Amino acid sequence: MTRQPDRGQWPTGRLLATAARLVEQSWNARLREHGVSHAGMIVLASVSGGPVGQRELARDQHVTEQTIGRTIAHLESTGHVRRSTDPADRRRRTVELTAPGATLLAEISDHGERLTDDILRAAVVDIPQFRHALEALIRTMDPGALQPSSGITESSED
Amino acid sequence: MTRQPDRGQWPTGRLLATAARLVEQSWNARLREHGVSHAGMIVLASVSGGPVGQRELARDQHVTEQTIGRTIAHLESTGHVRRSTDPADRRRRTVELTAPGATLLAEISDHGERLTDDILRAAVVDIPQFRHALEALIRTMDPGALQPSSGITESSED
DNA sequence: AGCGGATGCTCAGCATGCTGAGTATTCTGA
DNA sequence: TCAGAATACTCAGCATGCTGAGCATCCGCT
Repeated sequence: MTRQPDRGQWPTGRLLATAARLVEQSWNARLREHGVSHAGMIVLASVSGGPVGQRELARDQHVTEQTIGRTIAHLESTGHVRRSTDPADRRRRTVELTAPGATLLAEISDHGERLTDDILRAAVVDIPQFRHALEALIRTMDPGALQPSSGITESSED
Repeated sequence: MTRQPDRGQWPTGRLLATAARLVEQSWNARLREHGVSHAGMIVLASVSGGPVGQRELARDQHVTEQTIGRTIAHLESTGHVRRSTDPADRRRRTVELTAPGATLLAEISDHGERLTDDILRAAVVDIPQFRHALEALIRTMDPGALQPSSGITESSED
């Protein structure tokens, strides 16, 4: 009776925020020795397919360009990515992996890519259903990322 | 085919972090006019039952004492809560609602307490199951919050 | 009584979010 | 052609997380 956690009363948003924080901390703890953060790791993974503009990265991760810019600057300073000005559009700065960045990405993909799922399994959670709920939530909350029903280029109010 | 979001490939931790960020932003947008943040609102709700020490608040919210201390300082500066030194233990600073804080809490409880659930319903998510998954996740990740199986005072390694 | 550890909180500093404002480049249309 | 809008990004500043370090108070034990 001292402090039973009455999380049953918590609003769902609070549960979500708390769970996300705990998971992210767990990731960060695992990644610390490699010198990157969870956010940094996501950037590395996102640029693994070749040069990407910052705006695209920002949209992909659902963060602002300012935020992604700073995270990239950090990754650049640690030598994991390289930025170059797009000659075809000199406003753009494309981001790509360096050799050390690629090595690092391979390493962390190895030992712990699905860290969260391990925890979820331990918590006896139906992972596909949980993922589906999260995806639906993201889709619903993000007006910008409308699903391409046909050949519609996301013109409307993008 | 320009940019269909392949969220199906995302690690679950990334889905979770993204969903949490979007939900929190939605809350903050709603709360901005009232002059509090999501974090602040949770503090207000947590102290609505009477004076609480900062350490307890930190444990309740799964954040550090430093973080909660700063958030409380903020709420204090805006006049929503009051801090006082516990005469029985002068290290402790207990936090309680002021009249304006109580008013604000009542207001925001009114129009939007279950904001996330509305979104989840729109996203056609099984809310009880979703909540259950989040609770299980939190319970699994947080070694400190052991559930009181009997009359055990959380002595062990708390 | 008083030493030492535990406890409750603060300060300093960093990373990641955000908003608002500003710069540079490109595109559009008269 | 060239002015204005749109685009891509940066800088400045704030809030919330975190870690590490430090201070004051309390408790336990000799």
